[in-house]
Amino acid sequence: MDTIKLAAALIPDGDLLPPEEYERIYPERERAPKAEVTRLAPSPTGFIHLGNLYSALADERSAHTTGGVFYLRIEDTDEKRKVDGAVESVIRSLKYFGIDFDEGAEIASPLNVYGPYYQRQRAKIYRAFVKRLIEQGRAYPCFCTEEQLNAVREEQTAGKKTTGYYGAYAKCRNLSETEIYDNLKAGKPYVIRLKSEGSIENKIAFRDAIKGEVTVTENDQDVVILKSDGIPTYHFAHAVDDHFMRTTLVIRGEEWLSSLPVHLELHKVLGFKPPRYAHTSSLMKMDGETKRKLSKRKDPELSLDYYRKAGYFPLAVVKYLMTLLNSDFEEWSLKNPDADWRSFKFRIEKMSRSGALFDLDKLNDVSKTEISKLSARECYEFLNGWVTEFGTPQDKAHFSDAEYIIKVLELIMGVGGKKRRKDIERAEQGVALIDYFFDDTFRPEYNYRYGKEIVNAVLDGFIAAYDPEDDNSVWFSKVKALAPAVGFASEMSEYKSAPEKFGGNVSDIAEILRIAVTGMPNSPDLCTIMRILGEERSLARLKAGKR
RNA sequence: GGCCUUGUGGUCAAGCGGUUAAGACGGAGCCCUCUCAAGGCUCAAUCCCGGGUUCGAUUCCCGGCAGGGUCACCA
Repeated sequence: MDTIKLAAALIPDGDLLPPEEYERIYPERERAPKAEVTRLAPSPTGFIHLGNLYSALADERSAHTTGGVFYLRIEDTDEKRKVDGAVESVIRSLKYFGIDFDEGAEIASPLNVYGPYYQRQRAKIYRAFVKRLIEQGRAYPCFCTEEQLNAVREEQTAGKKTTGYYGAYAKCRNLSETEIYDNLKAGKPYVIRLKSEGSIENKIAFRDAIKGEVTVTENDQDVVILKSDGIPTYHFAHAVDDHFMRTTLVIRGEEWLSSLPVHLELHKVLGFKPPRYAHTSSLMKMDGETKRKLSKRKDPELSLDYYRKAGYFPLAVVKYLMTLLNSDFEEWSLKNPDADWRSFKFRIEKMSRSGALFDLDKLNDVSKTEISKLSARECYEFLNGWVTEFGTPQDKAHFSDAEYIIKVLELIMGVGGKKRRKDIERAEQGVALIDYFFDDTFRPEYNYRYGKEIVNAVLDGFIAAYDPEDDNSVWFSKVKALAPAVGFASEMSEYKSAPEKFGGNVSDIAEILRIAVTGMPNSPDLCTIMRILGEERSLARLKAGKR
């Protein structure tokens, strides 16, 4: 068989460079020995989910803690997956969570010498290598139709054989020269397959950066490397691109582990040294009794938009993910509460081998802790950002008065102060939390635990004594003074020593006032709340609270 | 089903042959306190099972069992 002639017939492109040329065009990067070159390589659907962010974080940290490079490559070999504006959307989504690329598609950078970063634009490179493989007799055309392939698979399944295109099932592998040219002349569509030399009898010991020693079975499948549209498959593009973009560490989901043998063989046949691989376990969730991988279709919490809409603090999502990535991150954070999270020493090797269940409780805790560290103005900015995008018209109106909101945050939530409350987990809930500071969203339910007489007596008594100038202690002494008239204890100690003698105590008096003023039995410091509301509104609410 | 992979409290997990088996979230309780939140303190709760190897296994080996992944001209 004249493979040179065959290659020219199959890949007739007249403008291909000799493959060796690419070694010169894309030379080894100049980098420190330990510096890692990593990449995020999404398909251009534009849908970036939590799993992508998790993985991107591992990539970004691996590169940037070692002084390396993190770049963006777009795997657009499947036309069907393309969505307009997707690349910008990927970059924007990651930027929202503080992740920036050094190089790559749509990234303005002097480093962009390893591009193009869209696989479709790299067709010539792939085709040059496919052509060389055909010349070397390591790849061949396959004219099998989808129907034929399906029939073979069914036969294999029925006979309990391994499915796929290999060994005796690789029909087109042994096509004669005349058969090939006849098919070509007939205009039959074809793909190019790798002529695998592997055997499933052979095991390969492989070192994964996360999983450690892994044994995989050698590939014996004649996988498709060039699709009938002349575009390579993922497997082939990965080998070529990660080699010529000089990637040192490929971090990807563990669903790729099973195709590792293919990638290893491809590197070998192309004469490339494979990069280091790190296969991450996927994020799981509970589904009834069992765990399962988070799914795009079923789980809204996989979508990054979910966190934006709910108003999670982006840094909190990142920090939570960091704790899943390197579990000692949490301990480090506790010891260094004010340190920039980026100064933590992330290492890919510390990643867990098993898949973590995504824990919203934990995320909520991280989020409220992060938000509590904000200054009142920063907190306002954050909440306002959410309100602008997702808030109701009322929220927007409230937030137009920045000074009032900041005052509320400072005094009530203790934001930015020494006594930090941790009331706000998410912007959505934080915004709702201050609804009672505005008359149009103040919707009291008046669920008093005492009867009309007591409630009215307390309220009237306080109205008579109320002075907006009172400081905290005077205010409280007035609350205490209300107790005896309704048969309540004004001192807690008094009450505790003989609860049966009283109808209630000071805290119950305060509760009645609190329900009238805030509409809720629980709230931050009531005296401060009344001061913020002002005399007029406070009095109006006290009066309206009467039964 | 074949192949690969994982298995420490409810969850995330430290642990690398000898430990009272860390820590965090969540839960329970106490303290503080005008309630709530926060904070402080305390408690409950874990090595999947069975065989080996060993003076000694959560740690090493084998076998089960259970979970996960994958078997495309998708990535």
